[in-house]
Formats: sequence, C-alpha cells, structure tokens
Amino acid sequence: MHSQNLINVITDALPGLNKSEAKVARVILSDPDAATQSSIATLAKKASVSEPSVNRFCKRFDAAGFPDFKLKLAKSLASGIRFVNRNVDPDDDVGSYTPKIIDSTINTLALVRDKISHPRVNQVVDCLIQAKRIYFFGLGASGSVARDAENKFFRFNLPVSSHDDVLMQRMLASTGGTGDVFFIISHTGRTKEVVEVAEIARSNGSTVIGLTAADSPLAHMSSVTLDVDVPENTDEYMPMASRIVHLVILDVLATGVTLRRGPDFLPHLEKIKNSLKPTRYRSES
Amino acid sequence: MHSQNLINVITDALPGLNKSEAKVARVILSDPDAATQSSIATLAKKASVSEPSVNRFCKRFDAAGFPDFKLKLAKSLASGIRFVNRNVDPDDDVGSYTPKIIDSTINTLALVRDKISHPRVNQVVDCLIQAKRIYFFGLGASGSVARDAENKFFRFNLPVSSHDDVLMQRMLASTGGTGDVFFIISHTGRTKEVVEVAEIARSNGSTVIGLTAADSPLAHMSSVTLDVDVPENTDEYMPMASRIVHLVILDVLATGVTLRRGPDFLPHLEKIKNSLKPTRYRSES
DNA sequence: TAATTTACGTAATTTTATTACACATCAAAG
DNA sequence: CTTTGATGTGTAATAAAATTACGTAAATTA
Repeated sequence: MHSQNLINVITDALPGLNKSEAKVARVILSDPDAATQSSIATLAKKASVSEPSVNRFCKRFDAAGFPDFKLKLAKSLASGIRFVNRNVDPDDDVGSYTPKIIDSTINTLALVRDKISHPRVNQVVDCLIQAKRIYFFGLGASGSVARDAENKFFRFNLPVSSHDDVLMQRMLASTGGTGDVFFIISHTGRTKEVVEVAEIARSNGSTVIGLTAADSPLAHMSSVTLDVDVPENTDEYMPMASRIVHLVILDVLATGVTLRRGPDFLPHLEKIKNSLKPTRYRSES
Repeated sequence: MHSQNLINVITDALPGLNKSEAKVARVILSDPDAATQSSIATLAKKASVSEPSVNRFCKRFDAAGFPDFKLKLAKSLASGIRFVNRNVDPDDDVGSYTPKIIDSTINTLALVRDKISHPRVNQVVDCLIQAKRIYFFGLGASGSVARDAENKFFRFNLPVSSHDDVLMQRMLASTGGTGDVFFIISHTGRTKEVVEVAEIARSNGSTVIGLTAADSPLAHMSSVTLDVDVPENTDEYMPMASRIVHLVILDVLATGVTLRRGPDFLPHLEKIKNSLKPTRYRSES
C-alpha cells in the first residue's frame, strides 16, 4: 500500500542498470538530500551524463519525470532519515532529545500503520467478540499494557482481567478452556515464563492471541499473532516504542470491537462515561 | 525546532495572510498532496490568483521558490503526519479504522512535540533528579500510566512506587514531606480525589508534579505542571491519545534523567537489562 | 481625498525539463 | 572479422515551468 523506500529500491536495482543510469544512481545515493535540491542539469553534470539520461533514469523508477522523481525521493528521505539519525546523543539538551524521542515514536507508529496486517486484526477482533472471557497477560512494561487493555475492554461488558503475576497466569491458563481468550503481550516474545503460559493455555483448548514480535517463540505458540516489529534501536535500556505500539494496537482492537457491536452498544459506553461525572470538578466550558 | 510541520505552520499563519495568499493557503490545505504534484500554473488557477502570487506565498514560508516549497510540503506529508483529524465512521472496515486510529495518535504526538515547553520539561527533570522519593499516582487509565512510570523510573535507583488506590494515595500524600515528589497523572485534571491528594501533598511540603491538562484544577494545585492539551475528539468513549502522550512524555523525562546522570550511570542500566537475559529464549540472530 | 504603502497581475525573461532524432556501442549471426 | 539489429547515449530543438521586472489597483494613513 505504501511505497517502499526509494533509496532501497534504487540500491537494489543498481546492478541491473546501464552505465549512465548507474552513474546517476550512484550520485543520487551518495547524497540523496542534495539530489532533491538540484536541477536536472546539475545532477547530470555531477554524474557526467546527459540530461535525458537522468530523465530516463527517473522514468525507470516509475516517476513521471525528474521533478516527480525528486518529490518521491524527498518523501522517502523524510520518512527514512529521521529513523536512522535520530538517536539521542549523550550531550543533547532538552530541546534536542524531546523532539527526537517523540519523532522516533511517531516513526515507529507510521511503520506499524503501513505494515500491520488488516486481516489479522480482523481475526483478532473476531476472537475477542466471541470470547466468553478475556485475560490480558504481560510482564514488566507489558504488564501495564495489559492493565490498560483491561481498563479498555471491561467496557464491553465482558469478563476481562489482567495479570502480571506469573503464578497467577499459570493457574488461570491451566483452568481455562474453549471460549477463553488469553491475550498475551510481550515485546520480545522470548520470555520463557510467558511462552510456557501460552503453551498451557493452548493445551487446554483456550485461544491464545499473541501481541508480540514476529517469528518469536510466543508467536509460534499463539493461535493468532499480531506481530509487531519495532526496531527498539532508539533506546538501549528501556522499552519505549514497543509499549506505545502495543497500546495503539489495543486501541485499534477496541475500536474494532465497538464497531462490530454496532450503534446499539453506544448507550452502554455513554453510561460508563457518565458514571465518572460526579467525581469531577465542573469544567468551565 | 525546524521540524515544525509545514501544514501546521500554514494553518497558524492563515489569519495573518493577504487575500490571495490566503486563497493559495486554503487550496493547499484542502489537498496538500495534490499541491505537491501540481505546477505553479495549475495551483494558481485553482486558487484564482496569478502565478507570482503563488510564488510570493512560497517565499513567505521560507522556501526558495515554488519547487522548493513543494519539496518541503512533500516532506511534511511524508513524515508520517496525516492532516485533519480523521474520525472513525460507524461503517468503517479494518482497512479504514486501523490507519485512522494510528494516524490520529501520530497527529496528537506531533502536536505535543511542537507545543511542549522544554524549560518545563527541564524543570521536572530537575525535580525528579533531586527527589528523595517519587510517587506516581493515577486513576483509571492513568493508573496504568503511573505503573509504567514506576517500571521505568525504578531503574534510576530511586525509591519509586505507583499507586492507583485513592486511600493509599491520600495516606502517602499526608505522610510525605520536603524532598518527596508526587507525580500525578490525570487526563482531565478535574478528578476531585486526585486534586485533593495534590492539595494534601502540597500542604505537607512535598513537590507535586502534574502531568495533566493546562488550567485544570490539578494544574493549579501542582508545583510544576507539564500541561498537555490533547483533543480527545477522535473518540468519545475511551481515553486513547492522552494515555499515549503521557507515556511518551514519561519517556522523555526518563531520558532527561538518564542524560543528567551521565555516562557513569549506563553500566547500572546495563546490569538491569542483563538481569533479564536468563528469563529469555536465546535469539537465533 | 491626496499621499504613500502594500497587494496583485501582466508580460517578458530565464531557468528547467522533455522530446525527437541521430550517432555510438555492443552483441549475436552471418 | 564484418554485418545487422538492438539497445544505449548524447545533441539540439522544443516545450513547460518558474521567476523577475514592472505597472496598476487597492488599501491605509494622515
């Protein structure tokens, strides 16, 4: 749906290119940002080729012409470069690290938006709708994600609970059965305890939904996996982006469930919302 | 600093624009993507102004000329930020509501990135660094944010805890004193219980940090407020974006604290990270 | 309402991109 | 080795797009 990064496309195509096209490619790749700002003449001179060669190069990569190509290149850079170069430096000040962290979260979300499998989401919504009972499990940072999920899904009038205690998780998994859904959240998908819990749940006939990394042990153990590949490169020491992604995916799922329930369900949500009113100071608006 | 989204810049500048510049602005805002693909002539005609007017418009927004402007616009669009708030329709399917929700989260984050007060962040980091003890308080959805914060800040070797029990919060607030920091998270900032807890804490000489809406009762009661104005319009029935924003701001604060601690502190974080290794299945990479 | 500034458009100019075509290079077949 | 056809590349002409210079209209101020 969203186009792949142009830089990668060009890099991949490089070996199969003509002499002059390859020259152009190399010049562009060596400084893509400069390329977006030069005219066709400048670029042609830099690559020691003629202007029409540059033009042909552009058309080869599905652009209408040179300006269109520059546009596409610029877009690729905007979504790509931030990723690469936006790590927090030890000597950053507030003004630098604040936008960097927020940007990297934004980028991750944009990535997930373009990569997430819609049929899979649908499938999970199905599971959740049909569930007799839903358990949200997570450890560490994913524990609070699970808790948040509980806070969201209890509104659907379903028996929902969240647990971050491994023993509790094991016990619940072993007493569950058909119709029970165990929604397990784990960034790595490699935590032994969690995978074991998934195994126990499966062996008792429960459905296990894994919100976790693709191809991880947990992913393989789950009935349905919502896989999220979050490059946690921004930050070496604490989970950051993955939590956020998990939460947003849970928002998506909750929305999916709400929509499936149809408009008749809205009054119920309204009721919950109103129940909080007396706890609040009146808004001046 | 200069990462400000062009679309927002134009929107903000709109009221102060000349007649024809405003016309151009409106045409661009109504379909920014189309604008990046049109020639200056097309755009001028669409806006019923002359070509030089479009050109002047571009220069006003710090572009070298029309092509440069288009480039910048394209970059703004590509950086993951979709314009206008796209609300979920009752008859949306997975393919529609999934990107809508993610986009609206992205939008909100971009807004916060551009609006958040850096000095204020710095001030809060100061407080947290100097704290003898930190309590994270929240109710409902903010409860899990508080819990997440605990999970993040315990790594700094500080006595940290999180609480979502009102009575517990009251008791802790009343037994605190100078050097204690109460970090209170609340989307609305109008929950009576929470504001009262803040009041109690303040009256005992503790520092209260409010992560909440500007101008809310809680904001007024806090020693320092990190105010976040999140238009929770996307969704009537559940808090969505605000949670995420709170979490990301906590990421920012945690980063601030880490950087202040300096490089000597990294081994400690490394140690915590390594402590989890034995709980994991080995990665095949 | 006259003076002055600011806003806007017309038309000329310049820059930039594309097309048409011719020459060159290379590979395979004679 | 040619010859032939195919593909690749550049030159020059043409078209498109953007910018500039300049003049007139509108708005603002005194």
